[in-house]
Amino acid sequence: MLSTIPVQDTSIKHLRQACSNCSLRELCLPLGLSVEEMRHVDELVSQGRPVKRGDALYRAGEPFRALFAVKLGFFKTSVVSEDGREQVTGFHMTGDLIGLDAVSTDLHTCDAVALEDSQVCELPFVEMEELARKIPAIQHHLYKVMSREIVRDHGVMLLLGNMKAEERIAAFLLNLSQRFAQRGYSASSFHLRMTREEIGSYLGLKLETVSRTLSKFQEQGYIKVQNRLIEIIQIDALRQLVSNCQG
Amino acid sequence: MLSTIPVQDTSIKHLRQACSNCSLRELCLPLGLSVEEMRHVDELVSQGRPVKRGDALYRAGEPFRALFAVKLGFFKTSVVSEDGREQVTGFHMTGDLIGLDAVSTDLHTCDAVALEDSQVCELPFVEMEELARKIPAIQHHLYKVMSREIVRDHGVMLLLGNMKAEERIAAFLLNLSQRFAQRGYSASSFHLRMTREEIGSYLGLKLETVSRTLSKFQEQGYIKVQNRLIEIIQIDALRQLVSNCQG
DNA sequence: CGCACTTTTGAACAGAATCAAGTTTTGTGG
DNA sequence: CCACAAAACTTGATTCTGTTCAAAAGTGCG
Repeated sequence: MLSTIPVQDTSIKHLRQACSNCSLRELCLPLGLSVEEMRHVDELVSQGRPVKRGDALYRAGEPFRALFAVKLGFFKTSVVSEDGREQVTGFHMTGDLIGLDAVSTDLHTCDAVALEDSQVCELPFVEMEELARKIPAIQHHLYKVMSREIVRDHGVMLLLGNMKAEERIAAFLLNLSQRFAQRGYSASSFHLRMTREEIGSYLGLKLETVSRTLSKFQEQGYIKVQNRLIEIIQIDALRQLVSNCQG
Repeated sequence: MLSTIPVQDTSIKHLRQACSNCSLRELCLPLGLSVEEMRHVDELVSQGRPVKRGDALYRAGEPFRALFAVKLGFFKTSVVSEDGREQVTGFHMTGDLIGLDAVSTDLHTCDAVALEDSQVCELPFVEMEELARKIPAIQHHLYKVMSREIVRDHGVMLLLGNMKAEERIAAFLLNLSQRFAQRGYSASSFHLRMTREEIGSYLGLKLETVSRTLSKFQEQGYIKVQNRLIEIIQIDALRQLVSNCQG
């Protein structure tokens, strides 16, 4: 069965909190590698690289060389049509792996932009593949991560294809809440890193609709909104909204 | 940049026509493998397996053992919510690889149902991974195929998030047309294997809207519709509809 | 050949988009 | 640290697209 909330989890499963080292290490920890294998891993990992808020980590059309693990911070990925309209395809936080779409053509197919000052870890893909051949667990893990991204996308398709505005926003808030909680932050109180417009783009809604719906949730006492600070008051009310749609 | 039409191409790139052998062979042909390597491949491939129209190849929740290559026929994949609503996540024809989503959890996350009498080739995933370790080109190809699925899903997200009904239908017809053409069939005249409702589910529209829009296209002379037989008369008119949206 | 499923078409309705204005917040430079 | 401009957000009124409800006609499978 499909989980109720589209799980945005290209993240490392057991990651419980922001990691200060590059996340490939953490990515490999649950795999139970030998000391020597871990050395291989460490060799691959380049130094963490800072990305300023508003800067692009990569843009569509650029040649693909590496995947990126978000070490710290927050990114959006989006495809932009020539007439300037943007479809946000995902929001990515600590531990998430981005750039998977670029493997298909050796070109990036979307933009990745930092929504706050961030740090990423560069994972050269050619070397990743080499490593994957040496260490089956890594090969398998990479397949899994990509598959998880596909599952997540299917969840978004369900959301975009079947849900009403309120249901979408509720699902979105629950998803964020869950992901923050997984990383050791509060599940009930968090800061939105993105604008209403970006939320709308992700959810297939206009920014006015996003704003109105958040206001409505606040009126109904489901949440408290203060700018980009969200406090979830009645998480069950949100859950019910979503499950009314998807069962 | 993103291609105008969401490319549904988990297919084998150079496949030009329906293949009578299992498609893993074809999948490997462009990779320039040695005779011995090809023997490995052939060992992996099980006999083609027939799937009757209406039958499920697999269902969500079932344990995952193998990917499937569509040898012949036509499938839909969909996630079904508990209240019975269906979101079609893709339509799959000869040469497409399905089941990639299941790698993430070792459980299938969607249903795959044959829309006409079909044949598939079973590709046990564990053995695929083994083979991938021996033959780097296969490892890489598998990553590519999964990545391509992600790109395709992003295209669908763009469609669901940004396009109006007419644009969606136009994009859908163009996509089918292109994929039939790639397989050596007519690009301008083809048979829809799916109901209006299934089209609608895929495109985030109700079946009535699908029907109305097709009728409208016919009135305008863009296409001819006779039940499930589609003839594209003015392909440029459809292209313009789509590009008006996406640039 | 008949029954169930699919499709078409119409009319009324609902939800979200659009248009518009005003307010708040944020970031920047003096 | 303040002032100002730009960006982001809220809220209302109106419009429009697509849904819903309904009924009839067509198709095809057993």
